[in-house]
Amino acid sequence: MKSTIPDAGVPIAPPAQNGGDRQEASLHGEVLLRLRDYVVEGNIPDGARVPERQLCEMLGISRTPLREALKVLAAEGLIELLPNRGARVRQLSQRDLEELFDVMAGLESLAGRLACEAITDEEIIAIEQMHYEMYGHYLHRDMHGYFQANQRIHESIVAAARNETLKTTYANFAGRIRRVRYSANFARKRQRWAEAMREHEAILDALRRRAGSELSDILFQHLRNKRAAAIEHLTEPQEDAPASP
Amino acid sequence: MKSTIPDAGVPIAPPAQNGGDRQEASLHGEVLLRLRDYVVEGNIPDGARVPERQLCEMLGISRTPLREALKVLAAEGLIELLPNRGARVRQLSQRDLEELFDVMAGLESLAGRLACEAITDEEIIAIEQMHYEMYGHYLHRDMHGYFQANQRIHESIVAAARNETLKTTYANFAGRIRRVRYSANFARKRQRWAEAMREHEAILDALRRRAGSELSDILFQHLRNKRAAAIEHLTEPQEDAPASP
DNA sequence: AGGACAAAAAATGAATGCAAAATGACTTCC
DNA sequence: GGAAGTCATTTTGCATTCATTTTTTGTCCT
Repeated sequence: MKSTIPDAGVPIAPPAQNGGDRQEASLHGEVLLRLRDYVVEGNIPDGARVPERQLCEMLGISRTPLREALKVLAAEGLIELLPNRGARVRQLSQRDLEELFDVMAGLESLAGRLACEAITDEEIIAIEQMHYEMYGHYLHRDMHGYFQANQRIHESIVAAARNETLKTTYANFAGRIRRVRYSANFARKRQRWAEAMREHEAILDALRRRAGSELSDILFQHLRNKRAAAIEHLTEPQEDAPASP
Repeated sequence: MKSTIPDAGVPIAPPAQNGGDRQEASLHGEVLLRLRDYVVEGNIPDGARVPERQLCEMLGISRTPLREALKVLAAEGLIELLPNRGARVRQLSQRDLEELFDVMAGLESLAGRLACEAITDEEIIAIEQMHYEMYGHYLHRDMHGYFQANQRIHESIVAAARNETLKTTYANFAGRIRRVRYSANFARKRQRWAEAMREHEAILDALRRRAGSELSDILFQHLRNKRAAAIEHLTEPQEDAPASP
């Protein structure tokens, strides 16, 4: 195996010489965003070595801004930098995943608690709306729609917490986990799906009553159950074969 | 005002040419550790501009590894990088502090919950020991000892959670807050001090019973009260003058 | 033929150099 | 006298270059 990156034939960046009109940020910032997405979306196989040279060509930049971006990604926990031996996509062990899920659970739990202090009736109504949409997707077995709605609900709760620091941290961890494409698979278990719907109803109920401590508990348990389903799915891969390769 | 850094006469790094036998990590890693400590310990005034050149001379290195370290510190939230205008120590608004305290509260709350699942009797005994030590410091009005014991207790709970990811994240936020030297001041309020002792007893009690959900609540409230005391202290600076300048 | 050693090739880590942007000072004009 | 414009200096951003370390390849010996 020579090139560790799968089909990186197409440069991520346009020529980028200077023609680009939009200049969203400094070069290293742009590179950071691109690289982060690239890694989060799973374009690089787990644990694969990523030669700097190759990334440079791919992005059309020199090594200096690239290395700065790599350092940041390493600090974010997406990749790991072995001294003198380059960057690798961080391989998440099952234990790592468990830990990440638990931290996410803690963050959502906190978000719920804080949200109860600050959320407006309108926001609750909006979340109820998403909940009904989600229920519709559930009934139609529309997994993709279900998960999008689900994600929006959780993000709305985080947003209602009125805490930018929390929001940023949450997004960071969500990115780390997103590499593991658990969602599309573990949700196929019908039983878990029904359970999740019930939990979501309990979440809404606690939210309406602004019962912070209670909501905190429910959210933690909800995420814990998600974690269990995800981990179970990993150890015993598929219960019915997914369509995507 | 020319040099924004106070008494940076002494280079942080020893000669560092090559004589040093110990080589803890790569240069940028070493620089990162040093710079982080330097910032966390508050050696640079809030919002002060930090010319790269000056830091380079101070550390005896070139700009490349320094800039890498700065990017990481920015990602960690300790400094902020304004495009084309250099690095500034991140100025924490009161709102920022509130947010940070709340996230810390959430993390400790999570730590408590997880600790209840995994903590051993020996660890609880060790924490009880620290608790009694802390009580001793409390009785002797030994603020410094009290805070050290207090910090050790909270760190022990985090350690008992058996979650390295949580531990790292916790340490990160602790570092961000540490810049604000609240501890030495707000603790002078006797009433709050007594309250905190009572809360700590409740924490121990819940921990002994492995009552995760309950401990989670107590810890959150405990940190919330800390936050209130810290913020109050900031708005209405000292109730009795501190000895240190 | 298989393994160990050595040299070449490549990749990483750090330093230097160069262009662009910002800061500051000075001049000029109203 | 004050404000705006212009030029010099400083500083940042990125590319290039140099020095080490690692990895690969080729050869030799058992």
